[in-house]
Amino acid sequence: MVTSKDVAARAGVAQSTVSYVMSGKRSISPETRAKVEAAIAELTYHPNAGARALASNRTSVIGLVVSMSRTTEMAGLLPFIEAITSDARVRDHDIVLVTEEAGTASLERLSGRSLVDAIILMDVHLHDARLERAAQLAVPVVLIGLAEDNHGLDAVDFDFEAAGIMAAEELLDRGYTRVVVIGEPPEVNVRAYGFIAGFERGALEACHRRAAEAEVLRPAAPGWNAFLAEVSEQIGKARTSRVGFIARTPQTVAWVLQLLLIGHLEPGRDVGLVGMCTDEDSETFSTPVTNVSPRPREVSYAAMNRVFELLDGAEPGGQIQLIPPRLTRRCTT
Amino acid sequence: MVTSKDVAARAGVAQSTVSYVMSGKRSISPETRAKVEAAIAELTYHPNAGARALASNRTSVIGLVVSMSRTTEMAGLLPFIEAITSDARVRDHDIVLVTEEAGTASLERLSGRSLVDAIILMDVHLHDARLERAAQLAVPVVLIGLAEDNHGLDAVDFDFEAAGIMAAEELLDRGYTRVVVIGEPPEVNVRAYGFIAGFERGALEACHRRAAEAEVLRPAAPGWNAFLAEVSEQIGKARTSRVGFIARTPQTVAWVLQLLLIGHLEPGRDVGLVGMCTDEDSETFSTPVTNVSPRPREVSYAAMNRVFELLDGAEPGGQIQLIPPRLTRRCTT
DNA sequence: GTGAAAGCGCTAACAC
DNA sequence: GTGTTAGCGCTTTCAC
Repeated sequence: MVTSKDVAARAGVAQSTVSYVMSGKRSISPETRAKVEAAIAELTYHPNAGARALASNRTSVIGLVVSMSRTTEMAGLLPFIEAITSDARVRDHDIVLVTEEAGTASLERLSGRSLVDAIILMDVHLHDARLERAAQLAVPVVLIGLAEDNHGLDAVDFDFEAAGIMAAEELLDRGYTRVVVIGEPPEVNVRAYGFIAGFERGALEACHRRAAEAEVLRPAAPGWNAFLAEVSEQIGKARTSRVGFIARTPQTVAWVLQLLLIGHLEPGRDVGLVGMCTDEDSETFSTPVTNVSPRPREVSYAAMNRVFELLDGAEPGGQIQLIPPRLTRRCTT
Repeated sequence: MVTSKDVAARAGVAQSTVSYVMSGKRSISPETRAKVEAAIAELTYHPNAGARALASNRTSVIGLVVSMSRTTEMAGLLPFIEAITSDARVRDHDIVLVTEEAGTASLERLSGRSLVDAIILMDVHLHDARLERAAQLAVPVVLIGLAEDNHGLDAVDFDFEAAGIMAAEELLDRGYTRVVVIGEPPEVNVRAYGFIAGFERGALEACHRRAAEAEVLRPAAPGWNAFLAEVSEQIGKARTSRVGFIARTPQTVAWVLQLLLIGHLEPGRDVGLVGMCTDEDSETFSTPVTNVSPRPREVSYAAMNRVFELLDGAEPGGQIQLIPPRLTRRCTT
């Protein structure tokens, strides 16, 4: 293994000089810098991460804690993971990914062992028992998602209520007079996550403000059959009045499209549809769907930004940053 | 920060004794062990990862390198990532996740800085330029996926050819006399990944062996429209003969189902369909689809197993482990 | 502008 | 069965 000592010997300088050349923490004469950099290149020197962490109390690693319990919703996490890891690279950091269904064991491990400089905790729910411990860790923690009580931790979240409003208003603007929000089957614990309720509330209130008819549909069970039973009735109504659907998940969007195809109704003409899904999802449906994007990239960047502000000495103040939704009109409205 | 020195002082033993209690690398009298463990608990001692790595040349971290270029196929990676991270936890290791479109920069960083003990490289393609460098790293590397030349690296892959055979034989066994494999639009670089060709070859040869009619359909472009144009013609034929479809991706499965619904054909009765997708995917389609699972968990475990064999001193011998497919008959055959 | 040297917290010889 | 001690490779004072 090539060490900074080897580099120093090769360049004819002290070990500390090598260190200072790399960190830029003191001024170096052009000649010395050149010699050191040449030696680094010739020996293909890489600083040892463990030694650096030990000496500097900085690991250049961020912990990303996600709870991968529900396989279905899991797919939605990938854009976040992707955005966070690539942003970390840009900032010259690495990501340790931990998947934990519940509990704070990994939080305490990551922090206690000084494996990471900071932690991003995803999938926070309303009464998240992890937050109390998270707030006491030695490293800064940033949440993605909101709890009823964030315990003073900084959080970033997508503005689901605004998303609901935006989806509803798009439908109303496009002349649909009746709005149907596809809700969750009872299996999904709506109470656990505030954002589902927030989204529905936004949509309903927007309709209410504009005196439009609105309704949340709740299939009796998960799966296509219950969905079919609940929603196809609504499709019937769409033949006589201008109905617009709001679907909160890619799966639901796909199913609504499927139902319309079966009923020989053309989305965007006979029926309106706004989906909450990424732009990539929107474009891979059989019809490009007007969508409100949950903006995983923006949410992730905001969380990372806050992480680095905290690492730079900012005080955690329980601040909440909401990322506004963005609607892209495609073929279904 | 609580250090092993603090624990030693508290327990009235030497620092090294604390170390040996934790590692079990030498025998400790019950009394000392009890004292040390009590001190550890009282002080909530966590060993410092950097110091441990520095002293032991072991980080207890595995690097997972995935290339997240194509957003579409990306979703399929999640089950692998999930399986690998949770298996790592069981083995008391952590995962640093790196996403890199191409190039070996992160491989060299992870290894050069001694950030990781080993690397799992996913998404290997036929002429993967990374492998040559990967084979020269100081840490063991295990591939998920196969290249034409693995450069002596160990690899694990799903047996795509066997999957193709299995899918075709299921259809033939169930009385479908004509097999249609939905291929890739030209956009997908079939040449880059051997597994797509392997899958199709398996399906075609199985049909050929049993003298059944078989065909690979290649939509002229990506997206629903080209798919519709290409496949709906085949749906027509299904009204007069027993046609079975093989769809290689969840997206394609969904589209075939959609097409059948539009044409008022019932999958499993009028038309056969076997999808290559996870069991979870299968169950969330509108009809539970008979599927050949790519077995992400098994592939991941096999890769991790090999990693730990190598860490335990096994010699890398360019060995290739193929995970056999498994078919689950559901409602579409 | 540069060097020498003292740790960071752990592991693993080497003693006894 | 346990204590003593020499590093691991870096950062960062302190000294010049």
